[in-house]
Amino acid sequence: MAEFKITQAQKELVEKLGVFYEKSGMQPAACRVMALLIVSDQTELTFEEILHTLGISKSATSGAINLLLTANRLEYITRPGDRKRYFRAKILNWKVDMLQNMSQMTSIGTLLKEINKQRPKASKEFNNILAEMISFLEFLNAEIPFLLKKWESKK
Amino acid sequence: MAEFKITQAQKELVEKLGVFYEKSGMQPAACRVMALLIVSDQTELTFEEILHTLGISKSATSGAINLLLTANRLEYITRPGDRKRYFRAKILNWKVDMLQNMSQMTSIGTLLKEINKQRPKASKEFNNILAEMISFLEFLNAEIPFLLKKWESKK
DNA sequence: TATTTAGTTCTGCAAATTCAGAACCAAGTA
DNA sequence: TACTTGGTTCTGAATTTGCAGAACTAAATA
Repeated sequence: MAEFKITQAQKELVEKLGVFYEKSGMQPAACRVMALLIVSDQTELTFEEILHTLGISKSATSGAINLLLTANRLEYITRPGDRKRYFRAKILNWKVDMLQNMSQMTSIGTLLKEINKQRPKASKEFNNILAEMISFLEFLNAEIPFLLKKWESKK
Repeated sequence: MAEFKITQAQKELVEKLGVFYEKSGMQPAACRVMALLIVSDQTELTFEEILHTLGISKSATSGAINLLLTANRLEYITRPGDRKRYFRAKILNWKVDMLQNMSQMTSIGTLLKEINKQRPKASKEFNNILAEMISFLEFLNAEIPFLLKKWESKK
């Protein structure tokens, strides 16, 4: 067993980042795994290293890893003549993630439209606000690609 | 008891929007209350109307309403000589909400910076990606006000 | 063939969440 | 003073979640 260790300071960062991820509704163990792979000096860790460093059970580790793999937050590489998988955070496509994240935020737009359609003409002020929100969400959605471009060119 | 009712279609919209709100981690009952106040023809509903329309208990209604009040998602008005409170969704400041929402998203930037500081110089590629994310989040945060302005002027 | 490795799957418990029901309370009304 | 109204607060029960532990498996190795 390779003796992989992280410092106290790193442990604290794992917890902090873990809690941040928890806000998105993911289960604690999976959040710790994600956080560990970001904070750790080594960017590629094995099942055993994750399990030992976080002090969680095999089943929890297995569950967390598979959750993250299907959520496309993790990937792994293998090495010739080595049965272990080396997991790493899939942050290379953070741009895609962020765009998805934002368009997910704007996904309420569709629902709001549906709601606005059935609202009575009477409640004008309220309807107008809804319409404004929808309009802004649409605008935002359209604007995101340009934002990315603008940032790229500014670097 | 005023006989306030919503249609089947509206009930379905309340559920849909309710589920959407649930994704943000709020408890189901509170999400239904929010959704009802958006979908309903009447924009101001009493405790009793909410309770009856959603078919939930007094305690659940009380809990949900107070949760939403402290979360600043709801407000209420009163009428002279009427002890009832009339609750309504606080969507008027959706712009503020959305900005908060976005800056909350960018709040991970601070944490990422902290993490990047402690990362070893060795893992260069990984560190560069982190640095890029941080840079983009900062850019985004700075850009949001301009986005709002741009949208306002386009209307 | 037995053993090790790298996990997966199943069972079940412990904790947390969520809500209903009932008791309660304070202000206004009869 | 008793009753009604518009809630709040306090159990407790039903789910749901999250994970440990143990048994299991498939591939590689001895």
